Amino acid sequence: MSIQYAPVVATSVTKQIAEQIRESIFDGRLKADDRLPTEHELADQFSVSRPTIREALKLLAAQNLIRSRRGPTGGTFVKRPTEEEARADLTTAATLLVSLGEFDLAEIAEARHELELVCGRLAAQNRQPRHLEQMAAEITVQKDPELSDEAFCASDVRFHRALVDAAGNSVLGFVMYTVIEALQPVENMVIFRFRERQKIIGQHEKILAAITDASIKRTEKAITKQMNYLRTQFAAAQEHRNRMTG
Amino acid sequence: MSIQYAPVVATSVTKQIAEQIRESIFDGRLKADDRLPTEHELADQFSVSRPTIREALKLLAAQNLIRSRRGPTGGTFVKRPTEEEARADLTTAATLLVSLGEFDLAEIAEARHELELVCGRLAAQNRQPRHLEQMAAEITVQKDPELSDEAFCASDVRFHRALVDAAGNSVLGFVMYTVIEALQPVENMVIFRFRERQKIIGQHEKILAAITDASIKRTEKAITKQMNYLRTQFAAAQEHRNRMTG
DNA sequence: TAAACATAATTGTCAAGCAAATATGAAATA
DNA sequence: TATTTCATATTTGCTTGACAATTATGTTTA
Repeated sequence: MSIQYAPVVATSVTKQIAEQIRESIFDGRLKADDRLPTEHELADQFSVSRPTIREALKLLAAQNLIRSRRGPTGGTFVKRPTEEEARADLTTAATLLVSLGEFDLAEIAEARHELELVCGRLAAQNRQPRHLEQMAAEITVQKDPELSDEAFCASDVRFHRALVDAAGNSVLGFVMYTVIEALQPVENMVIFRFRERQKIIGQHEKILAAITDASIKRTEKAITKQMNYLRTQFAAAQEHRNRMTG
Repeated sequence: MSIQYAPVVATSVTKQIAEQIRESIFDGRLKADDRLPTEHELADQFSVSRPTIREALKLLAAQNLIRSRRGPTGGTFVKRPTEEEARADLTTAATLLVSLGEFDLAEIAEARHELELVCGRLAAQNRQPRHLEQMAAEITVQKDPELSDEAFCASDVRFHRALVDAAGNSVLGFVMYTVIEALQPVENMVIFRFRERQKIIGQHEKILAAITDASIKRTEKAITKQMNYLRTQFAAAQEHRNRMTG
């Protein structure tokens, strides 16, 4: 690697070393699949013992930034996470946040509504045939009366993801994927509690039709209708929860 | 703690131990602020050496699940991440994603535009005096000609955060904070390159005025104006980058 | 030619102990 | 007596040196 490191100064040596290596990964000095020096060499370079180096490497390993292999061609390698892994990390972090932060269900519903409206407007403008097909396919799936609740929820997620994809903005897509995913436990609760599938399917059909016709107004109206429905269900679930706890 | 652990079987002992402790945290056997046995005791319980235990603990420490303190009343404690830390993790994950996902600057600008519009509309409805004061204060800061570029950028971030806060939706807030933060490197580049501070300040003043008057239409207009400006700057930066690389 | 084997390199783990921090209680001092 | 100072015990942080496990490479052997 032959990168010059600044001398370690204070707090935890382990953390500082981890931080320096992390930085050299993020600023590009170390690229994906680059091999780090051996633990022994790192220990020499940082003037610490091998166990200390190993602890630092474990800090990075926990964040999926490196991987190690034994043997002559082994060693420690930089492992830039794939987009998928990075997105999984993002979802994990978001889910944790949702589980901690006591988000008001009403706020969740409002945020979801507004974000979905944005996606809907863009989708009405940018949708490609494949998005319409995907949404139609999910509606077909949802009509199957044999479908389990879990499968229905999963299809619901896929429908809304297709809508997000149709918006044709990957940044917005990542945001929405994360929000949809993080709020899924709550939404599942609603779907499991009030199994009004027909209503949901009908709403999906109207959304799809509006987007197919590239009508922004109708898309907004259809999405608002579904989101308002979700909102009432959230409120009911909230009230039910309050009765249980209070 | 007095929890019975299953004997370790295969792969990396370190990882397995970390996994077992992680599980006992997540399934509630270990609660927040519970103290784990000393490293020496853990080493005995798992029949491994202390360095191995320490590596396992580092894996958990990297995920903010534990914290350690030296001294007689010290030890290793279960640490439920604070909301702030969880949000920091979220931002880190998002930043990583932005850094590897090749997001089109135009898409970034569009997403930012749409999201900020949502916040602006809600802010015009829900803003409290403290939000207006915060935004006004940041504009004052930005007018200081002595201000460094870094400080100007930081104030810009705070202005937009105040706008987000004014929307009064914490879910949307988290999303926006993350997006703003993750896209900051790109935005900084724009501000550093084209130092048209006066223009930006003027746009901020119009946004603030519109929100103060609770005018959704004017808020939309003002935000769109600033976002379109950002968009042109992104495009210029994009073109410049293309010339450099092409 | 191909299979078995030794070899070397590298991470994984162990052992015992010293260093640093820090709460607690005892001793010295005002 | 009240307060400060100091010794002490406890726990993590880190060191040193070594052995075990894994695995690519080259060498020997059938």
